[in-house]
Amino acid sequence: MSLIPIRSGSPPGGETERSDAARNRELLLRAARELIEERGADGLTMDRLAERAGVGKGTVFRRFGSRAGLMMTLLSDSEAAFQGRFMFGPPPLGPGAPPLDRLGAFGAERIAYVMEFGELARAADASAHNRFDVPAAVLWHRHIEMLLRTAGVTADPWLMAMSLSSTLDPERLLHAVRVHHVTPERLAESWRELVTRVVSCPGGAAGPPERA
Amino acid sequence: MSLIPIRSGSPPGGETERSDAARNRELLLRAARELIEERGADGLTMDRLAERAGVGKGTVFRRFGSRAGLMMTLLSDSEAAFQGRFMFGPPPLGPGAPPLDRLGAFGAERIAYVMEFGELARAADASAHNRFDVPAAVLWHRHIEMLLRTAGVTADPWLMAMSLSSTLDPERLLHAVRVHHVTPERLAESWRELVTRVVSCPGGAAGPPERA
DNA sequence: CTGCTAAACGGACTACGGTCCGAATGTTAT
DNA sequence: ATAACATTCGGACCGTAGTCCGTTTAGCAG
Repeated sequence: MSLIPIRSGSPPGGETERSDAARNRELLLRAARELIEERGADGLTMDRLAERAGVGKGTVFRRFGSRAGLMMTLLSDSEAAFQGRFMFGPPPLGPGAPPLDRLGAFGAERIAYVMEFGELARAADASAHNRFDVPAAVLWHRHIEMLLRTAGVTADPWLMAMSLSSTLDPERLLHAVRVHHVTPERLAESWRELVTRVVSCPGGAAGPPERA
Repeated sequence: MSLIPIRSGSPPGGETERSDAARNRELLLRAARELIEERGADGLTMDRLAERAGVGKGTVFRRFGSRAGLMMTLLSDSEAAFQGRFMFGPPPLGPGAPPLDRLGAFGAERIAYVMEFGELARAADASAHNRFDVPAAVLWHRHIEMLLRTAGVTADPWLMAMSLSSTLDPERLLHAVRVHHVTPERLAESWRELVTRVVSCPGGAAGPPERA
């Protein structure tokens, strides 16, 4: 059930882990959760984290690579659960339901996820030039693309999936909710509207469908 | 033809400008363009800029507020031109053409714009928690929303416009082109496909259309 | 020309993410 | 137990965006 590791702090990955490394990893994760609880995700700095955990700053970066990596590690449990649900869970999110229903459910779940872990998700994205190439993002993209193809969308499903993914970007969703007071329900409804139109419509402007 | 100022370095805005301020503004803009020419947008740091222009760092931030503000100022000419074209220019981008055609043209133009000024546009967005509230972004959003309404889209045009805007996000577009080697033409084609489906389709899942 | 004042200046300072490398430590073979 | 070695540790160090405040100066009145 582990699936694609979002950003392994290398717990039991690959080879064995030295005992001090394991101890520090636990120390760091615990300190990170404490700090986030106390001051929010934005209040977590790598210096503070190192100090709180009682380790050197280098150790923090050795473990997690970057601040975004740390955030991903903190999210990995819930992220893995989410992945499990949309890949192997019960319909309509999981397999068994029509693709359109699965797409709708996917967006709704993702929106709920962002509402719950939004700060972390945003911090995990932040400043990475490769935020679209992170394993989890690639997986979502492929999932959406697969559903589009299954639903019979033939017009560049890869780019269409990119467009749909962009709609679910944490930063944008949070902005809509926090600044413009859009309810998550309204977001989900709009998402369903969007995917319905994308899936159920024959492309009008389609010239030569295949190019490269 | 000045339209909404993207991020005024306060050239002749409001009151008069002291002569040394005007001189330094010119110095800074010139130095900024030089540096970008030499080392790219990412190679422009505020320290280097200050040094190159021969002014203090404080002066740079006094003028432009932030790095993103500086980038917006650098873009303001071409941005204003773009705005002029889609608001008052000839069809199909400007008024006179059917909304769907205008939407398609809008995306295509925007994509071309990002291909040309992408680095700057990305830098202008970067790290602003309010990047969606910047005047230019608000204007694009309103424009798309207006076109959707004109085209008869009744299902939450505000959010639908947000989704469509997100597709045109510079960071995403550049990523697709640079990492995945998607051609701008393919991006434009996919955009047309998307807006066609959004506009031409009756909503399927629509329950009660109005809520809040 | 002189003096006054509000505005602009400038660069030291802070906070932060990230890097580096000599020192310390656990693991394993003997 | 000991020695050898790879791994990890730790914190000084760097580059960057952004702030602060004492100093300078443009513009103007007399």
